[in-house]
Amino acid sequence: MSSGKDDRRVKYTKMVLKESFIKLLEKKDISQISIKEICEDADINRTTFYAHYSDQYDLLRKIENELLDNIGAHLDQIDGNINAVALAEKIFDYLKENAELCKLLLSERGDFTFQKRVMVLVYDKIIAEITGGNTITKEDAEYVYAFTITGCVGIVQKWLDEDMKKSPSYMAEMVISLTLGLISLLKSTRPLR
Amino acid sequence: MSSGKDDRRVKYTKMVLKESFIKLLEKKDISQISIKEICEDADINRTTFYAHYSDQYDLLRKIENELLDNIGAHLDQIDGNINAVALAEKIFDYLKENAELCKLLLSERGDFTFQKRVMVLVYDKIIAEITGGNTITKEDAEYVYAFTITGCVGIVQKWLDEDMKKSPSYMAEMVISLTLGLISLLKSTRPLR
DNA sequence: CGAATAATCAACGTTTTGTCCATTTATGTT
DNA sequence: AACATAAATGGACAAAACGTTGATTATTCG
Repeated sequence: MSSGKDDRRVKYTKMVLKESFIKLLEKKDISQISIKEICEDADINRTTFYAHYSDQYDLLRKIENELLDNIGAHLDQIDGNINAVALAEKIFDYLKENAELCKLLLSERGDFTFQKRVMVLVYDKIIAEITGGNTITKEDAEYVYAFTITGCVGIVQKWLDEDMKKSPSYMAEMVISLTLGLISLLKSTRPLR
Repeated sequence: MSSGKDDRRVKYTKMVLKESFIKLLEKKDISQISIKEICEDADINRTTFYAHYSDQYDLLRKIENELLDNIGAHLDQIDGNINAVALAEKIFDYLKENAELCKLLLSERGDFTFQKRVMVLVYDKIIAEITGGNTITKEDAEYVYAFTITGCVGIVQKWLDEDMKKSPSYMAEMVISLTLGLISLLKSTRPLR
């Protein structure tokens, strides 16, 4: 996203700013991190910071969007003829491989709105895989959908906070079985009104 | 919590500071709100602010804790011999009655960690009601527990963001049926390992 | 190489912050 | 009603961070 057309110098600047910012984020809350501090750590002039980002929050948003893009790209690489559990497992693998950043952005301390975006991205793919496209629409199951999405956020958070001690395949199986359970629950019940 | 032993002046100061802060929070993010701004709006001297709170975040935390206390007190008032759906309905009623604050603290924009605390408080009571105390322990169902808690956060968020157009009783029924569904799912499946 | 672009540097006024202390005002008690 | 106590105010302070400026230096890309 923000790397294609950039000058080498720009790439370097953005890279070290992100690194320093992430390093600081591991230690304290974003509200306690000043732009001055980030620049000093990265050894980048403050004027240069403002040339790329408006503030810490803007920088964070861009880091988040990059992770989202990467997960999306990762999903697209996966063979379409794979089952839901295997697909979910791939994602857990990816999170584990990128544990440093993911622990920051996806665990308890991270921004929940962003976390939901990640889940929606993944979940929609999984749902498409399970249902082959239809059977269940978001419309008649909006609340169950919301429940599942945020439920998954909670599971991933717990997993990351526990330093991923359960295997990705264990997690994948669990998430999918919960999802399937909720879907069948939805089908068996008369539509609520 | 912070009202019992306080002088009238202190009560007033805290009250207007909270009011102004909440008013500002409805318009912009906490990171964009300065202490100066809060004090000017509340017509309270900045020195006085520092006598009570260390910063905006401290003030927010105290407002959150108060809401939590109030919900807890509300729960305690409820007759013990009530079923789970009715109990959940009471909570949705309460949220609706306090919509202004709840929309701020419990909807999308609010702090997720706090929202989970609210759900845990309510959910543990409901679980106790459903199971009569045992049958299901947190231990063998930690992830399902995490899933349900955060799932409920998502449902409440969605409900608040939609301006509570569904009735509390509708919401209560849904939440409980989802919860029961997950519990039975947990029982019917061989324990994952 | 040379034009273009990026980063640096120093400087600037502005705003917010957090903490003084002396003074005024309100409160709860006797 | 008067008093001692506690709280809020106002002014002032240095320190820090902010955001922008324009001139200068360095690097990159074609």
